[in-house]
Amino acid sequence: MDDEHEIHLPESIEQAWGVRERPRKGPKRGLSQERIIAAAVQVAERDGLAAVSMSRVAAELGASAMSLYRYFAAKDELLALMADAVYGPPSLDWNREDGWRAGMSRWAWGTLRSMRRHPWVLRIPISGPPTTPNVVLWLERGLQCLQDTGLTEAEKMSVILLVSGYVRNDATISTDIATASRAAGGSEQEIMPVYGRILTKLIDPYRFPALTAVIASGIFNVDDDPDDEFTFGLERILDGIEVLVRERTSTAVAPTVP
Amino acid sequence: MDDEHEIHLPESIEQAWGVRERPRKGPKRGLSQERIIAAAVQVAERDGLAAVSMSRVAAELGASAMSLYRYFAAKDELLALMADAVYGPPSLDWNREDGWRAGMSRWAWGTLRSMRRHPWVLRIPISGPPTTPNVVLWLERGLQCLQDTGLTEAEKMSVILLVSGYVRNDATISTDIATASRAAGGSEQEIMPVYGRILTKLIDPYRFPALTAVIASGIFNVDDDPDDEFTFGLERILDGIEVLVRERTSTAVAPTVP
DNA sequence: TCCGTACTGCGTATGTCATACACGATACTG
DNA sequence: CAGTATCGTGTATGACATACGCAGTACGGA
Repeated sequence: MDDEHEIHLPESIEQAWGVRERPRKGPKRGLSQERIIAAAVQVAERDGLAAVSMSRVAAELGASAMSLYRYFAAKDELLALMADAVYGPPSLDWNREDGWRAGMSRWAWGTLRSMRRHPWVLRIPISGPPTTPNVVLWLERGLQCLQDTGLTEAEKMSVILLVSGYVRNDATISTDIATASRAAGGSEQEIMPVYGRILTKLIDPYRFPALTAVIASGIFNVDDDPDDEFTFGLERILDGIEVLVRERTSTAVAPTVP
Repeated sequence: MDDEHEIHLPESIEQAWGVRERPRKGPKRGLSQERIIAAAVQVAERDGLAAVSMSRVAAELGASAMSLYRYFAAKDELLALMADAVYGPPSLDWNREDGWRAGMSRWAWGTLRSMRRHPWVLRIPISGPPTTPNVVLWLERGLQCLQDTGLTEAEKMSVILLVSGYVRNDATISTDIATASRAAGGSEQEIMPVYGRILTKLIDPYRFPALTAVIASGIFNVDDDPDDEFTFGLERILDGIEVLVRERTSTAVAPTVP
C-alpha cells in the first residue's frame, strides 16, 4: 500500500552508513570508498580543494578517472564524504554535570579545530542538511549538550544551527585572511594593515565617519589572535542563548505572567 | 622615499569607486562595466550563478567572450561587482534615537532581503574583506548603528562580522532547503519531512537518543516559517551583544573593579 | 560443469569552461 | 600626419565532469 518509490540517499552515502548489501557477482573491486576518500583528502591537503579532480584522485591511486564512478555517482558525493572523514567521530570530553555552556563551547572548538586543520572543507559547498555518519554524530552530541536546558526540540535545533553556522563562518573568514596573507608573498600578517591603507585612500571621511574611526583606531595594524576573535563571537552567542535558557528554566512550572 | 609599488585593488574595482583616469587613446569602448554587470546579473537571475560564464554573459550583450577581459582582469572581479550591485546602496530607515538594537536588526533584515531576492550571491565565494563601494557602505551603516554602545572599535567590527556572518549563513541554509524542495519535484515544502524519515531509517535510537527525540517531536513535519527561524537566531545574537553593551555602558566611567 | 549475467575497470568522446596570445582596426597625441 | 595605446575578436590551450560502450571477470543456478 505504501508508495513504492521512497526517497533515498545517494547510494554511496548509504554505503558509508554500512547499510546496502554488497554486490555478489562480477570481478572483485580493486578500490574502496575508504581508499578513494583517503586519496582525495591527501590531494586536498597538499594542493587545496581545487586540485581535487576525478583524474587527479584516480592518478593518486594508479587508476583511471572513470573507475571512481563505480564508487560514487557524482563528485559531490565524494566531497561530502571527504568532509565527513575530516570531522571524524566527535571526541568531546564533556559530562552532563559540566553544563550546556561548557558543552557547546567545546563542541564549537572541536569543529573549529577540524576546519582550521583542513581549511579546504570550507570550500565544499553546503548542499543540504547533514546526512553523513560522522557529521550526524556531531549533531547528536551537540543536541545532547542541550538536554538540560529546557528548550524545545525546535529551539535546540536552532541553537545548533546558530552555533555551527558561526563556527563555519568564522573559520572561513580567518583562513581566507591567512591564505591571502600567504598569497601576497612578502610578509606574513600584513593583509589587514594593507586593507586599512587601501580603504583610507578610497573612502571620504565625511561619507564614512564610522569606518574612518575604526581605521584611525589602528586595530587593523595590530595583529589580532584569531582565537580571540573566535572567542569573542562565541561568548556573545552563548550569552544570548543563556538569556533564553534562564527564561525557560525559571518559568518551567509557571509560565510568564505579567 | 616611499616604496614605489604600493598594493592596489584590482583595476576594475578601483574603477567602480570612480577613481582611475580614463584611457585617452584608442577606439571608443563598446561596452561598459555597468552594462556587463547588469547582463551578468540577468543571467544569474534567470539561470543561477553556474550559468554565469564569460561566453554566456558576452552572448547576452552580442559581444565576444574575450571582450569582457578589457573590463575585468578576471572573472572573480566581475562576480564581486555583481554582488555589489545586488546589495545596492543601503536603504536603512534608522535614526540614532532608535537605538543600536533596532538598527542592527534592520541592518540584518536589509541584507537578508537582498540575499533572499538574489540567492545566487550566496554562491559567490568570499575571497577577502569587503572592498566594493556598496558593500563597504553597508559596513559603514552597520558601524554607525553601534556608535552609542560604548564598544571599542575592535568590538564593533567583531559585532558586524558576527551579525553579517549569521545572516549569510541563515540565508544560505534556507535557500538551500527551498532549492532542494523545488528540485525534488513533487510537493513544495516536503524536504524536511523526507529528511526526518531518512534519518529515522539510518540512526540507532540508542546511539542517537537526542536526535531521535528531535525527530519524534515532529518539528520536521510542520513547515517552519523561514522568517521565524531567522528571527530566533538574530534575537539570540542581539541578546548576547546586549549583555556586553550593558556591561560597557554601566562601567563607562568606572572600569570593573573586583 | 558451464553458461548467463551482473559486475568490473577503462578508453574514448563530448561539451564546457577560463584565459593566453596575437591580430588588424581605431582614434587620440604629438 | 605619423606613432602608439587601446579597442574587439578569433583561435588555441589545457582542464574539467561525465556519458557511453567495451572486453574481461567471477558467481549463481542449471
